[in-house]
Amino acid sequence: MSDSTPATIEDVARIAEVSIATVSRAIHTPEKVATSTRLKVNQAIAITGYTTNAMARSLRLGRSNMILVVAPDIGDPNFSSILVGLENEARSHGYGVLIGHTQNDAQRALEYLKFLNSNQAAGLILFTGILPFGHETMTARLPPSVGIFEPVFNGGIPYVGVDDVEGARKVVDLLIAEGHRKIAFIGDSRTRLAYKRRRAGYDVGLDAAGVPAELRLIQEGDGTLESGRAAVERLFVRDTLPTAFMCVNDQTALGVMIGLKTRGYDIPSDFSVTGFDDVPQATFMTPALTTIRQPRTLIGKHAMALLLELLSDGQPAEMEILLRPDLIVRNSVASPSRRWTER
Amino acid sequence: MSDSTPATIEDVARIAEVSIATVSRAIHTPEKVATSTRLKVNQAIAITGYTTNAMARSLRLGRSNMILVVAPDIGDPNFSSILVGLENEARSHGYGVLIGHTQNDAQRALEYLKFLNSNQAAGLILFTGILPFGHETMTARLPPSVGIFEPVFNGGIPYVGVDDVEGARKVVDLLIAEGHRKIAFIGDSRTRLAYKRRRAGYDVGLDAAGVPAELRLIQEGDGTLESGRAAVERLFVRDTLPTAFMCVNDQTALGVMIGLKTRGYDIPSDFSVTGFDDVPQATFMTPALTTIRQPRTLIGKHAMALLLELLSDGQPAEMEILLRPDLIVRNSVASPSRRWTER
DNA sequence: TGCCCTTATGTAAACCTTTACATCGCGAGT
DNA sequence: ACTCGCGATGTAAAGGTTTACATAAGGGCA
Repeated sequence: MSDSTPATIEDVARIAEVSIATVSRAIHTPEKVATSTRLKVNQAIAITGYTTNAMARSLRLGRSNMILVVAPDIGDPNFSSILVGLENEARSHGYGVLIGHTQNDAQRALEYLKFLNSNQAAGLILFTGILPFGHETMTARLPPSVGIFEPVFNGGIPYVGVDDVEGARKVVDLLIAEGHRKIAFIGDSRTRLAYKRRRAGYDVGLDAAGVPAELRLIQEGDGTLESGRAAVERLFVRDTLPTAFMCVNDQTALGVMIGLKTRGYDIPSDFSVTGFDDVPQATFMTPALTTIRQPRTLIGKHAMALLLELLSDGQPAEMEILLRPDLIVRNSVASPSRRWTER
Repeated sequence: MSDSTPATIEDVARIAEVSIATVSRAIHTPEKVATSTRLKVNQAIAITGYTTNAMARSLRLGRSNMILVVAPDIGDPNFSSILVGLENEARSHGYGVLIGHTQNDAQRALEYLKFLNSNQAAGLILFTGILPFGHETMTARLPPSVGIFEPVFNGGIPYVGVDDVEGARKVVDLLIAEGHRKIAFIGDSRTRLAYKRRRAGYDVGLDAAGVPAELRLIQEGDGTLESGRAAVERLFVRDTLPTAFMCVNDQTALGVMIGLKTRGYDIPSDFSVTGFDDVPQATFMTPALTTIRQPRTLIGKHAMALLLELLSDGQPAEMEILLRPDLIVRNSVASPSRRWTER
């Protein structure tokens, strides 16, 4: 019992007085073994405290029970709650989750590919298509994979994301309802599909409200706090100022708020500001940020479920799963300031 | 080359025209193999793209090349940068990092113990002694382990942390230097050793400055934002008010700041506030929070180095490694308001 | 009764490595 | 010339599983 070495299947077999094959069957295909034997085996397992050696099992089966999650940045506030969803779902199906952290470094990513090549993971979850899959040959050896937020590359990999167009649309509708017309969009010009879609939602919403193109003030940034602040500076040298700043994500929104405060303006009485993502800090900004909440845990859950399906069926049920984002109304939006509208 | 199944050591041996044993030796103990042979083997490896199958290797060796990191909360802002340190150090020694996420759930923790029992991890990194190791028997089977921030249990496990006493001392010294005498300490009454030490640093610092015990306003909380806010409320029904709030962590400090602002006070002109940890948000609070920075990446690096040492030597060099924390001065501290001192 | 089919179990090979031990060849010392 | 020793390599076992195949037992049917 308090042996130094863990019990093996052989120990169980000896105690249950059956062969190791029967033990294995009793565990994995219980219907193929007589009830009485199954009972004996279960008792023996309880006595020995046997746990099947995952290494030996994986070696024999040619695949492991680990799922590799590759993310560029673990510190990303989006990441941890998605991970919770991924993990819970995986565990309930007997899989473990391994986290790979590329820190946006191609070298790192490559090492994870080697890791995959040695069969150490049965499946792959990718955040935002960051792997530098230069060689087509590599692609061939990739295990079943699922993307998060975006499709990964040439369409082969299904993904789970959020309906960014709808999310952005909800923001626009709120601002319009409050009476705003001149709404600036502080975007992210990098290639992420999600950001393009948020921009699309902005346009669709303003189209629906009949706001003409010349009132749409677009500033491209890169999703960072700094780029939000810079966008404010650029807008203030213009003739027309917006009454609201709709930002592509919460970081940018924070930058915008800092920029506006620095210039002595109050939010939301002088300008309204909105974000996207609902990062944990959003509650604590002053004023608390009105934004779009990503159903993060749910995204993780769905992504893992999809992957597990892939692992058993080989075919994904869907190539794209888009979840519905929710508008979280806090205190950073109000009606347009008379100061600007009466000008 | 673009075979569907990965190359094995046998493929390499065939191409290099040597035995598999020689290939294995060429990889792991190159000095035991003739230079000419080594060359042939390396070529063959390059041709086949061989990667050693980690599963088979681990099975044979009886231990894996994975380190399990068990943490109660991955979303904790402290966690991710520590992880970076852990990971980098591990990788550079051929180990991978596996993350276990207990979400403070005993059931979870137990599953990870089972995982360890099946030899799936060579070592263990524990955050804040959260595993419910009820059964002594379990302890016996634990692989080499290292704690982060705190010793784990009955002294058997070395740990890497930060000198909390010194950190707290630096805060006190700063406040004293600014002229404060009535400094409240908003603590955390839960059992974490780190919190006790911060309190100790507070006392030591005030002793050194000759501040009598009756001026030390202690409020116990639980480290949350809410408990910071509640502490402010409690202090305001008292006779004596402090001129500065020294908080056990940044969350609490944020709560205190919110509480004070709600009552209409300005920070730092009315009251000074300090935190501890330097979480990412600390920069963006208004005013930006003066706090103690944890050398997070370094903590991770040291912890992993210690664990690797344990894995090879069996004996830890030290049972306790305390790193030096740095005072980060921002804008939440000023001289005591005349409003209170002249009363 | 004898034969066949089904159901339950056992035997042994395979998964891929590492490494103790055996073997081989060769130069040096007597 | 023979032996000894040493360095380089090969052979084979072991690590814990899973599973195809073989075997055994038992029941039904002719």
